[in-house]
Amino acid sequence: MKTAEKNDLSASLEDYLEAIFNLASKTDIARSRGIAEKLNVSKSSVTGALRILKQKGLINYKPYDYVTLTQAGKKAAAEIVKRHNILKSFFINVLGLKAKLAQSCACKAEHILGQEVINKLLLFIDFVTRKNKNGNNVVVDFKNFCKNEMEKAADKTKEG
Amino acid sequence: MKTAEKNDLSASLEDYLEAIFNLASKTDIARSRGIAEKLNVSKSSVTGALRILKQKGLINYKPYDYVTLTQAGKKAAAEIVKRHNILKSFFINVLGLKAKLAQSCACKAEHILGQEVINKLLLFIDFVTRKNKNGNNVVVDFKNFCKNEMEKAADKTKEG
DNA sequence: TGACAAAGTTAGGCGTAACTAACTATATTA
DNA sequence: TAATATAGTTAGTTACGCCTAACTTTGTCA
Repeated sequence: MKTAEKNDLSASLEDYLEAIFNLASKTDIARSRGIAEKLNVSKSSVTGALRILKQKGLINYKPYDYVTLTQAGKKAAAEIVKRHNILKSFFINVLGLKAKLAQSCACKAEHILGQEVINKLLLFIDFVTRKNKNGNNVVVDFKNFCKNEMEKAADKTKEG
Repeated sequence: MKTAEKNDLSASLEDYLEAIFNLASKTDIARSRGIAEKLNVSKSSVTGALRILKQKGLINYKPYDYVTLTQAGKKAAAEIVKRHNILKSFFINVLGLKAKLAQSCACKAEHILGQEVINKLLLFIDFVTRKNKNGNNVVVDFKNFCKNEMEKAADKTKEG
């Protein structure tokens, strides 16, 4: 079976869907203005995107009305958000990036990695953040490793 | 003053530059046709890209002639190729993806992650593929972990 | 209730990146 | 060296994703 319909969302449309999902998390509805603000695009760009998402059966929407996600939309959005969070978690908790950088990297990367890679990544995050016999874990070890490498680099610089 | 010229390459232009770099690795030159084939685009698309790359000072190029990289072009291309290889290495050697999938993921991802993240990733690959006290390393441990998880999942499926 | 502000849409335009089709230049070879 | 095959370019089109400006709808409140 092909689940293709929602898979052939462009990166941009995925962003819109994700924004709607996040905005609707409390009140179940989203408004054009909020979406435009969240994504830093113009209101007219939002209108265009809403038309396409509606046409794809992912949102309920009528001109001049608010937006809600359909069941299919919720599923697709949840998938995108899941990816985003997995990547963000990898960047923060494994690589040790600052939250802001991790956020922006996740935003950019979440559209291009497929199910298989994302699942593997999730498994990997799970694995490396577990404690090993020493009570430490890979992440902690990596942090120390980074520290050492930085110091080495600093020494080298000093030497010339 | 803007040193931006070569930095603000689009993902697409980076692909062209990378292709030229790879094609030119042996003979120092690349031809339009080869680029078109490597990237699976039409000859006319290549012509368009070459004009822009020339205009940005990254390639030497005259209509109906072959293409070579300028010094700036070599530098920029090497950077892109480096990213590609780091990502591919991560996907293959850390996450354990098949070479083909790793290749395609690297292609898609290499344009969006900046210097800082790529460097961190490189450090991480280095760290995680080193041997630890047990003679094993994180990668081997992760492989076993994956195997166990797969078996767990299989058991669950059997139980219903 | 009707004027006004805010929210939303429409129309038209721009840049990028691709395409096809038709043309031009170069190379081969008989 | 002229015919032809191959390589490369130009012109024109399409799709996407964004924009601004002008318009319409909706909601509010004096």
